[in-house]
Amino acid sequence: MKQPARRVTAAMVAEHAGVSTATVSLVANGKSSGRVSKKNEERVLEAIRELGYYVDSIGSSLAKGVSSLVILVAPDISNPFFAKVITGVRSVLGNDYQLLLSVTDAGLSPSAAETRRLLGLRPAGLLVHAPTQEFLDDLAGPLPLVALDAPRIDESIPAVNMDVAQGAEDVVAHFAKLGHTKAAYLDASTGTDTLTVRREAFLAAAQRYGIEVLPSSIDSCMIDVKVASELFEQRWDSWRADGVTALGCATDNHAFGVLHAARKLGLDIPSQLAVAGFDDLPYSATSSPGITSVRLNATEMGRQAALKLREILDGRSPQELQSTLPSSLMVRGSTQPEGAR
Amino acid sequence: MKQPARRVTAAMVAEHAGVSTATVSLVANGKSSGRVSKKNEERVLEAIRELGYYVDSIGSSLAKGVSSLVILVAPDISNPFFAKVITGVRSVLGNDYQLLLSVTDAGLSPSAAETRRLLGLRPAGLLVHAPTQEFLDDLAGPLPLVALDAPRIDESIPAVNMDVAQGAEDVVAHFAKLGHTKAAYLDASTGTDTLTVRREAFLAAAQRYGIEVLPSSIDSCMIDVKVASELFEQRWDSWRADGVTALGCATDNHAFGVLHAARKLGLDIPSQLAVAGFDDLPYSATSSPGITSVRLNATEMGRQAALKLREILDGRSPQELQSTLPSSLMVRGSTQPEGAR
DNA sequence: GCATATTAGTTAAGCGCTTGACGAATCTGC
DNA sequence: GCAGATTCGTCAAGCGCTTAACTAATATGC
Repeated sequence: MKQPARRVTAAMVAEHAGVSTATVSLVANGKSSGRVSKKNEERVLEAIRELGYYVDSIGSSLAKGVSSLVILVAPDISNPFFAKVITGVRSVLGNDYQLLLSVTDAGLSPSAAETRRLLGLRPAGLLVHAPTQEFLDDLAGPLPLVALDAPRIDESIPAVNMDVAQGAEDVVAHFAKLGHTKAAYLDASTGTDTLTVRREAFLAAAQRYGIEVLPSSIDSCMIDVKVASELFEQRWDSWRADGVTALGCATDNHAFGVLHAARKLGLDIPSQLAVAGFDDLPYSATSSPGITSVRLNATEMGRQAALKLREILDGRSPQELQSTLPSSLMVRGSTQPEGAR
Repeated sequence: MKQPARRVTAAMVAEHAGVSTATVSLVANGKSSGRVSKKNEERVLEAIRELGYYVDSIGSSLAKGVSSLVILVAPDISNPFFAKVITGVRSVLGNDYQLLLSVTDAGLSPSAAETRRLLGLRPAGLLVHAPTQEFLDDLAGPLPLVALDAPRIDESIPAVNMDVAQGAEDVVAHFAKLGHTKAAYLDASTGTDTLTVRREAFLAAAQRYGIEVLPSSIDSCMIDVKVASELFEQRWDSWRADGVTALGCATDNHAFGVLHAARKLGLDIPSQLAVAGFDDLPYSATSSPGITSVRLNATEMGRQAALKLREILDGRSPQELQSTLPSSLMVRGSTQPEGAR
């Protein structure tokens, strides 16, 4: 249905149907019940179809003072895990809101300056992945917002988190049960709280379970398979000298790097070193060995965050401002030989 | 810098600075040279800072008839490869345009209906990943658009593609050199041309190189590691019976699935079956064995597409409407034992 | 010294849509 | 048959911004 270059306006539809633009607006927005007769509604709908009209969100947003956009702000979408979050969000938002992604610089916390410009779009709401408190403060102004994966933000801000503490505890308990007494931790150097929380939870749990983690056994690098691989290659000699037999990784991407380096070094996983990660990426189950990992239900996180946002947009205040999703440990070959389970 | 609930308008800035809104607009848009005196410019800037004003894109877009949004429409962002495209696009767009992602249903071609609604936002331009010709026809209307990874669309539409034909040829040539004479192909069942082209190029090259690919040795499934793994498990017996010793995969994700299934089946890769894929994902280099894969430069594709879009937006018509980026074959352990290279 | 540029700034007309206020017509109930 | 309720529609005032057209003041050329 090719259209002429000139865009179709409500006024054109109105003329075509022999009604006012007010009526067109009412019909186009589905607010016609009790305001528009069946007959006129038909004619307008007909005209809309015939001319190929669709509501101009710009004009509409200006008049309403708000758009139907929900913007998901994310610092890093390279993680496959993120696609699941989106699936979850989309399943809830449906056609009522349009979901748009704003990607800020990879690996960092979202940038407030950049995000503030998006506010000019008058989004109906914001979904923010892994924001820092600072980011949220900078944003200022009371606009509907739900944070995802933001374990350390103000309690007054709606958020959906993962139970990382439980996940870390599970990993450590698993290590303990396998008899490990000295561990290392491969961290990620991003400014996000998500990863800080993982590390701290790991260390705290290790202490409780009597597993020693020497400060020198904590090292961090970018979330990148290759970089993690190189770092581990450098560190392994010293860690081994310290008697390290288990390694916690901030992300499965790190664990992949370690697996790769181990192969190069002729180091056997898990007999010489047990490795566990976080995220349970699709690739983690199928690598060799499979990576023992804390599974986080990303789809559900997206779903619940969107649900919470809708509650806010509908004027209901969510009964639970912040919620935490359970995690579960997927035990695989990187900590325990296949068949030994 | 907390703001009062009421949003800051240009009129408020104008009053604060003692000028008209026209002047504020000029300054805020950097069009002040030759129109506004140094002194007034200073005062306006000062007022903007003081009040925390930022241009309302809604009002601005309505007045200008176009926004500063560039929308990247993508059917599937779960592929890690996609993050690179975004990096490339962002590097070119900078701060002049705001990049927003619209994710349509995973694995499918982008939906025109959904996209048409986004047109109400009056985007400055569209970047569309893997569209079909039908999608583009449905969109209708002359708006700045560049397609990415769309090998089969009308020649009049600006696009940046990958040289998949060369990649497929490289894979086949590699198989031939290793002495394989019978191959299978594991395809993906999405409606995108991208993958159709891969398959056809593979088959055509196979014919040229005298490698037989029985029709029954072509099977397809979703792009999902687990699904691919299961399908391969079912097929392998019959393929082996047919004498298949080499397998082309539509994506590296498929190849991962195959690796996983092979391990389960006790099948040695590459000695019993050589496996190659497309995409060269970050994980492909570090799996065991590493996956031989056609590397596609996603960042560059994003960069060039954005560049082309900018040319169009600036009124220059790109000297080359459609361009094709080279691919290169990364040979790894899944086709050739390590050390044998 | 005067016509012409140049510079600085303002006015006001929209851009396309929504919605509260208002009017007219039709329907109730008694 | 009529007051009051109900139904159907339109009017018109914005929403916040941009920009062509215009005015005014100052600089320039000869």
